[in-house]
Amino acid sequence: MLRPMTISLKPSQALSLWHQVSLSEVRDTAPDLTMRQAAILLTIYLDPPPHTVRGLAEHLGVTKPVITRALDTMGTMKLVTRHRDPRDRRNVVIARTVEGALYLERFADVIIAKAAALPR
Amino acid sequence: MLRPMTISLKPSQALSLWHQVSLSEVRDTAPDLTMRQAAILLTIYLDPPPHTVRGLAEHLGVTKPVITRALDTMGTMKLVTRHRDPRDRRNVVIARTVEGALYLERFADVIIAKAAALPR
DNA sequence: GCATATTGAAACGGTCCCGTAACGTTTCCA
DNA sequence: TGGAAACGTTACGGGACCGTTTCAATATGC
Repeated sequence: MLRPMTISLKPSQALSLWHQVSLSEVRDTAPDLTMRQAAILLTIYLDPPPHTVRGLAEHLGVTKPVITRALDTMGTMKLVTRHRDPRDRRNVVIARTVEGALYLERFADVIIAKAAALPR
Repeated sequence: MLRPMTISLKPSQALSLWHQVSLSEVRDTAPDLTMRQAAILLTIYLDPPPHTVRGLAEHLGVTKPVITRALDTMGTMKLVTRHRDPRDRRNVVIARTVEGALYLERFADVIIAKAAALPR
């Protein structure tokens, strides 16, 4: 049964969804990400590669050190990895990890569950 | 035309929605909230009052100073106000503001727009 | 009345993130 | 070949948040 419909939310549903997902993350003892880190991580996993520090900085509208530091933190969490680009050794290409994919998979499950439980 | 259906998202849609909304907030020059602050603000505006520091702390599973500090910050942003409870002057009741309502209204609009633009 | 409990806030030390500026490395090009 | 440009990182000072502990004010109960 296909439902080729755009997803339309009422304001109360939109806020409730964000509320429930945020609560899940806050209550969770898991290490949580800042809004910027989340945006960076999602860009890396959802937008087509390759990803560079400069490209991410432009895409998010932030400075390069912000990206470098976020990658430091998320690298420690094993959510992303970095390698020098052999073709242009000035560049650093950011790659996904298994742990990062699992992290986002679990996160998507939370969003889906909360969306399904939303009052009509 | 009514659509009394539960909202069902595919994993890619769930992550894409969070991605797009996060990007909007990051790119915005507006002051953004931490995940905890957002959870507190949404609880205040979506759950029935009255709200106290202790109640919010229990609800989110964090310590009271976390709530006090978040209220300090969001109070400076005029998103919430605090008053002593005249019936029990140990309590502080947290109240909504016009600015806070507008902030969340605008936030809901972003979520709704991104949800509507989601690929099927 | 007085000790105890409760509430929210303040103090303290530590950690992380921020923006700006400077830096080392690598590439480009005149 | 040598200077300029591009890339990512590091350094620096400042600010925000954290958890724990302590505190002042208020309420409760013997």
